[in-house]
Parts: sequence; C-alpha cells; structure tokens
Amino acid sequence: VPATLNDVARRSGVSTKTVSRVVNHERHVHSDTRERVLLAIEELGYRPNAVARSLVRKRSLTIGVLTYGLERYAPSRFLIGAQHEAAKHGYALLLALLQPELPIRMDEVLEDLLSRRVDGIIWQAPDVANTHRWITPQRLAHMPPIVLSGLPNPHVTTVTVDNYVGGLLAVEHLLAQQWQRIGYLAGPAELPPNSERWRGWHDALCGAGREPDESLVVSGVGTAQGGAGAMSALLGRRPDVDAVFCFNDAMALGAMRAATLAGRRPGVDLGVVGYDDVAEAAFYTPPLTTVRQRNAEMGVEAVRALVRAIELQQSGDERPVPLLIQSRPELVVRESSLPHGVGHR
Amino acid sequence: VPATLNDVARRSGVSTKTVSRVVNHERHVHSDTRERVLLAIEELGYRPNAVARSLVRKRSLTIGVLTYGLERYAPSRFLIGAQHEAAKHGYALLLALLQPELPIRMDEVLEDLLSRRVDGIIWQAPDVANTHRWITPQRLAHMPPIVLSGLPNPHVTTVTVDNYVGGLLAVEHLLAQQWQRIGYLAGPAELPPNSERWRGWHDALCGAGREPDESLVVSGVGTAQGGAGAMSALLGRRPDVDAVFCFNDAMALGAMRAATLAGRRPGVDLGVVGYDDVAEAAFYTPPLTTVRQRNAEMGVEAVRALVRAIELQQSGDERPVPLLIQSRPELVVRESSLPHGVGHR
DNA sequence: GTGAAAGCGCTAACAC
DNA sequence: GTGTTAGCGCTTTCAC
Repeated sequence: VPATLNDVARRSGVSTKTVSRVVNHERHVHSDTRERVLLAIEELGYRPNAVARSLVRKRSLTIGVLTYGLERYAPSRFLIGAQHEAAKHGYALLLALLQPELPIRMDEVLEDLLSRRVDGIIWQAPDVANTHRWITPQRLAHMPPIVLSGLPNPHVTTVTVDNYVGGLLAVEHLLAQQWQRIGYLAGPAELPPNSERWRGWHDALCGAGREPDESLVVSGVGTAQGGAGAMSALLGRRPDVDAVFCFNDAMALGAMRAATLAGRRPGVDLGVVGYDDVAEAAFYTPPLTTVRQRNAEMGVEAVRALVRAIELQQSGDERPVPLLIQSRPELVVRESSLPHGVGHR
Repeated sequence: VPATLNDVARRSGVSTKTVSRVVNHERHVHSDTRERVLLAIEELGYRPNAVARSLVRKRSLTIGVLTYGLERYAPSRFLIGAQHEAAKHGYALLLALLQPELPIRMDEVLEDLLSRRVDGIIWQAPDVANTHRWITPQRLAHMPPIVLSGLPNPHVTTVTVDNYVGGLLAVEHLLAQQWQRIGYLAGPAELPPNSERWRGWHDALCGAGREPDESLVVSGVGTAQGGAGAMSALLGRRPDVDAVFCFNDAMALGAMRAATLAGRRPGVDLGVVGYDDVAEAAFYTPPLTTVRQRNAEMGVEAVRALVRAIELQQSGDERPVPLLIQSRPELVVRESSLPHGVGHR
C-alpha cells in the first residue's frame, strides 16, 4: 500500500497542508520543516497520487489522442512529435486508436476519453465513416478543447498540411520534366489527403492547359502492394502513360517495381513522384522524387495549440477562436521523376 | 461544468447510491427506478468521472507503456498490437516515450507513470543507458505489475522474439546458398536485438565450420542511410565480401543501394538478408529476403500477460511467477539472397 | 430495493 | 509559517 500525504504528515509531525506545500514547491515553508518533511517522504517512499490531485484540481494533465492508421508514416511521426511536446508541458498522452478493421464505435471511444477527464483532445483521425459529424458547436461546448489534424473544420483549431499544394508541386514538376501523360495512383478514398492530392493533380494539369483524364487515375490501398496493383492496372488500361504521381512513397515503390517488371524504366521512360519522403525514399531504385511534409512538427504544433487552449480555458476566459495552422509541403527532387539524360547518372 | 452523480440523484429523486447502481449495471434496482435514473442521465448529459472512480477503486484501468524508438518498425507495430488488446480489456494506454536524442531521465518518466497510478507497465524500451538496473526485486514489490519486452529478465514476465534464432536462420540460409564470405551490418550497439542477431551470425558460421571474421562486421544506425554507409565501409575494407546479413530491412535497403552503386549486384553476386519483413520488402530491387517477427502479436501477448497479472494482484493473491513468452521468427526467402541462376528471373 | 454515512488522497480557503 | 475544515465525485458498508 503506497504511503499517503497523511502518512508523511504524521511521520514528520506536521499537518497535511504543510506536506502538500513541500510537495508542490510552494514558498512559506521553514527550511527546517521542509527538511523534516522531505526526510519522511524519502523514508516512506511517498509518491503523490495524481488521481486524487486530478480530482480536486479538475485537471488531469492528460491529453487524449484519437488516431487512425498508425502503420502509415505520417500518423506515426505525428504521434512522436506530439508526445515529445506534450512531455515538455507535463502532459501525458492517452492513446485512442481507431482500428481500420473494426466497425468504428466513435461514441464509445470519445466517451471513454471524456470519462477519463482528459484536458484536451487531439483528433488526428481522418473523417472515416463520417466521424467528423461528431464535431458540432453544441457538443464542443461540453467538451475540453480539441485540435484537429486533417481537413480544416471551421469550429475547431486545425493543424494540417496543405495536401493540395503538395499534389500541385508534384505534378507541376512532372510537367516541367516534359512528361506527357501523367496519371495519379490514388490511395484509400476515405482519406481526405487523397482527394486533396488528387485535386492538386487535376489543377496542375488544367493549369498547364492539359485535360485531366480520369482513365489515368487508379486507386489502391496505401501500401507497396497497393501501388504495384494500381500500376499494373494502369499500364494495362493506358499503356501510353509516361508518368505517375503516387499517394505515398510506399505506393510509389510498389508502382516502380510493377513498372520495372512490365519492362518500363522509372527515371528513364517513366516519371514517378511519391509523397511523404520516408527515410528510405532516397535509397529506392531509382531514388524517389517525393513531397516532404513536416509530420512530427505538425504533432508538436498540435500539442502547442491545444495546451494554449487548455490554459486559456482554465484561466476562465471563453473559448479561443479556432485557428488554422497550415504547413506547406516541399518537393524533394531525386531521380525517379527525371527523364533519361537529365538524371545524375 | 459536467453533471455529477449527485445531480442525477437529485433530479431523479433517488439516492446517489441508486444512481451508482444503475450506472454500474448492478442488480437489485427496480425497473421503474432505473428508467427514471436513465432519463435523468440522458437529460443532464451525465458522464461518469473515471478519475473519482479510480481514486476510490484504486484502479485506473490504465496501462503505462514505456517505449523507445517508435520510428522503427518493430516498436511501432508492437504498440499497435498492445493498444488493440488493451482496448479489448477496457484499458487505455498512457504513452511514455523515451527520446533517443535526450538524456534519458528514467526516474522521472517512471515516477510520472507511477504517480498517475497506472495499473501496470509495459516496458518496451531496450536497456539503453542501463535503464534495466531499475528493475530490482525490492523496487518491483512497490510497483504495479510489469511486463518487459526485450531481453529476458529473471524477475519479470518477458515477452520477446528470439533474435538469436533469427540471426541463425538468416545466416544458415546464406550458407546454404553457397555464399562464402558473409558479413554482418550491425545496428545500434545499445540495442540488445543487435547483439543477439550478431550471436546468430557468429554461431551459424561456427556451426558450418567457418571462422567468423570480425573484419566482416560493420555497424551503423538502423536506417537506410546507416546501411548504405556501413556497406560502403565494408566493401572498402573487404572487397571480397559476397553476402551480408543486416540488422534490419531499412539497412538492407541502404546496403543494396550502396552495393549497386559500387557495381555489385544484390541477388546475383551479392547475397543480402534483412530483418523485420516490412511491408515494402517484397518490392525492393531485388525483393528482399528477410526475417519476419510477429511484432503486433507480441504487443498483444504483452498486454494479455499484464492484464492477467493485474487481475491476479487485485484478487489479493501474491505476485505471479515471472514468465518467458518467446516467439520464433521465420525466414522469408525472396531474391536478394539467391545467387545468380537460382532466382525467379 | 433503497439510502445514509464515511472515506479514497488530495487541495482550496481560510484561520491562526 | 502553519494548521483546520471542507469537499472534489465516486464507491463501500451497513442499515432499513
């Protein structure tokens, strides 16, 4: 049985309040008293009970993280960044993972988080199964602050990457390399980044006076396997395709493999651009041109914004205005997108 | 301000205890009363306060996860598995991420977890900076149950993969393919799996009557970049090397790239075996032979063991005997390890 | 079936 | 500087 504040008080012959003062580093404690108390704490192996503290302070120093698809690169990096920043502020992260395989019991998951009295929520799950309908002004009024990561929502502070610009950058680059028929290997349709990147593809082509041709769009799951399947399908349907922008690097890798097996040469007679800039991308064959997002930094920003909102709320003010924190992706040019002769070797 | 049990009691004209009974699905409540209470709960938007409940029940239904290097494949998969299983049992995961970049304040992190009164801890951090010295019988007596993932510890239930056998499988396979000088591209020295896999390399060679030559071992960080650097160094030092076993798939990818740039042909005149079987491995050029571990399943097993221990402890019995739950890795043969002519194409 | 009282471990608001 | 009292929201015991 762990020692309590009371045990420490008894042992050191002072009141509980005094012990509490010592534990919380408050001033107005005589140094002799403090010494005695600290000794007793040491002897008893006392450890403050954060649960009791949370109950009376009405703050748990806990942030709930609603996440989805942790197996993909971006969400997992985001989580890492969020965790680091949260630790800096003394917050712990409570994980709530939505499972792609299971029917999504949004209410349950959210209720659990709220029951546990998290001080705020980072909602980094895409709007699968219409989960975002949950976010309504009335509901928000009865909830701790929320920061969304993904599609901007007017009612909530949102931290996001401009996936549209990412798609634009990728396809404009392919156009600049003189590729003629540029396809899009789409990821899972339920992911908003997917449609945003598709829009980028679409508008870049329009902007160059080309007509976006939907027969050059094939979708697959966001894995190498998915990319390989989609590429094979695309090559079968449109053998004249000479470049592809892919939903992510994993799909791009699969696409390059499938294309190679079909006799095409990525970085020679087939332009390929991925998305994510995973650490491996520079070592693919050929090295992959891709779009880099600052995923971990987004996690950091999300926590910062959330902590700010929490603090604001605690200080009794009303709810802060929802912000939009958006980061611009950047293009990383390697060899996979360059036509023959332009490459480094 | 959220409604409390008391508010519900007042509104429905019953005692708090009765409301508590309804909320906890206890029997001995008249169905009429129950209806009235449920109505009041609905109207007030009442949500039980898990913090208050934890305080009195002395159970938080929370598991602390001490983890490290979430950017690598195995730890992240482990976490996913753990999260899924924990949710099944009604537990939430509290994340404590040790940061490779920062000086590791083990005590702080652990103290925080204990302060928050987690019901158990999953310790999935390798013994970096001697953190495992923390685990002593005396200390364990004052702590909630712990399950370790990694190097087995006699005092604690451990869930692990047999990294030694993994190394053995990999190198025995390379030997069977008639490769003559087999190197090891080592990962970070502080990771126990690294030394275990090295032992596998070592013993496999001895078992075949070869002498393990340390000049064939080069180490790097566990990334593609690290693998490329290590491979270059190895080729410089021992141009006669004709096969490598790599700490993980990322390093193997980097190694294959570096070897290719140096004029070697993986899967033809250079045998390469990785470790992890990441989803992309089958799509590398050439497809990578590798060792597969059931990482997510290990996370599941860890939580199962922990929940069992927690329940045992709650029921007043003494601490259960430490178990060793070990899974056997399996070899996945693709093309990178096959000499010319044996491959599929 | 239902309720009253006590208390989980801590802090807030005062007194002294 | 230090102590006293009350109470956070819930469960537990035991009475009715």
